[in-house]
Amino acid sequence: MNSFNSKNYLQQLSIDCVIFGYKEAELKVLIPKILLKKPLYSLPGGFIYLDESIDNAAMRILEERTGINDIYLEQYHVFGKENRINKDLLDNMEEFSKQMNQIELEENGINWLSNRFVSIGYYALVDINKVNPKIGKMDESVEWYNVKSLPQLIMDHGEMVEKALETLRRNLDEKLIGFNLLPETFTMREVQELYEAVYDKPFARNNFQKKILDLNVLERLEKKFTGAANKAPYLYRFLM
Amino acid sequence: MNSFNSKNYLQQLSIDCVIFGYKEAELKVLIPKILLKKPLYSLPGGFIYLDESIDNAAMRILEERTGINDIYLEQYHVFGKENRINKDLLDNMEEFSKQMNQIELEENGINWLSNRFVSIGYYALVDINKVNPKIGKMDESVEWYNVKSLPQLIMDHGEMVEKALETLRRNLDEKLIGFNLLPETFTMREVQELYEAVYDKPFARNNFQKKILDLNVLERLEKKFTGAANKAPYLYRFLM
DNA sequence: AAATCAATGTCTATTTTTTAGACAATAATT
DNA sequence: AATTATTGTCTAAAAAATAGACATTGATTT
Repeated sequence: MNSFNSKNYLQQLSIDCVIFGYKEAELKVLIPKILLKKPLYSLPGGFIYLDESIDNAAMRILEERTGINDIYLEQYHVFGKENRINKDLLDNMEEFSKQMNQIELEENGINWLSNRFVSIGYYALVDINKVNPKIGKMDESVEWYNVKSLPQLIMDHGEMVEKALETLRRNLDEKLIGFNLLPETFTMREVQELYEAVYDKPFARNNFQKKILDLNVLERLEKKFTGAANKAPYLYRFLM
Repeated sequence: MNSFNSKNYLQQLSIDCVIFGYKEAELKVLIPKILLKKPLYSLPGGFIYLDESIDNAAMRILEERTGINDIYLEQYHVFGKENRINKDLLDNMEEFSKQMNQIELEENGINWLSNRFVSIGYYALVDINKVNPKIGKMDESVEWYNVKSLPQLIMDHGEMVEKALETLRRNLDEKLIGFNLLPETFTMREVQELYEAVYDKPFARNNFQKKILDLNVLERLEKKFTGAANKAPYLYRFLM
């Protein structure tokens, strides 16, 4: 039995996750789609148990909604405008209600969802190849979207992504978190393309390589023979 | 009538403020003292009305508890450990209850206060000379303490101050917020002493002056004749 | 009134870091 | 063997940060 009861949660406080991935030189965000007549795109989010830390709640929610676990996850901002209400859901409450009853949503839970919520934003970085997002209970699908061309998101979720991207940019250098987006081994060019995707601007190859190597966090491995008509690049591994 | 009713607020969500001031070359924090047998030192905090933005709540709470308004105030971290309960208050609940009834605290309000709370931390910078902290309803006094020698604070409020100081240090340069701590006009030495108090380390006078002036946010005014046996320094005013 | 003192304002030299330019090395193709 | 497209690395130039030096100045002392 999987009954949802709002009484188990802290009231009117939620968590939403912005999950960044990287593939084909593009920075992506993972967006579940809620199946309704008019489909809703909403960040993976959820609620906090009465006796659960918010960091734990964020990890659990992410796991429940997408199957992703054991990754870099950080609180970055609280969104708490006075009228922060899920209007898109309210407009489709009847249909959503039917939908949800299949997963044992109680009557008062429905009403509860149309309350005003303060939401804590977390952001996460994952290697898309290492992760196989599953479809959450109330979702039709989960998809990676280029951060530059997201679908219309509900409520202030667009703003939440924007602010998460700002935070990512501020922290990429300082905290060396970027390597979370890459596979186990990678070439220097791939690191550079990642940085260029995040900052949406080009870097000079020679100086970029020097800067990254001077961090002393990469181990140089064997060369990677791509079959291309040029010198083979080294592979690297992140050491932390 | 000033009746406190927990039903008016978002449940189990609070706001606490770390208010930095600067005086006599020391970085200070404003700490109210709650009058009980064993006095409790607690950051000025409070709760969020059901239809009030969190930023507004922070400003209102600060005003109610200390009389301070119209200042730089910024959200910096959420504190949400699973067992975040005001034990110090619980231990003195009987005495506190009596105390509070004088200001019309309802019965269920008392119990409510001993719940687990998630707290949003805000920090603020004020010119101590411009501000005259009043004593809040439930406080015995409010005092400025050197950030390096605070009294024992309740719960995780010590940690909250620490994290606020980290944030202040990260933002001082970038956001030019330091001048909020100084009076209308000030000398370059005063700016330097402020920076030294915040970072707890010395700066080279010649280069510090160059760096600050190169920001192009200061207007140079007349000289300040102190009566000391040396060249009189210029006064400056912050332009933003 | 001249010498002294303590702190200020500013300049220059030095060092370090960042940025730009250049070129040899190399793996596959022609 | 020559060509091609990248890669790895070196050096020069520019910019920024740091350190050292000194003349200025307002009051005090002699």
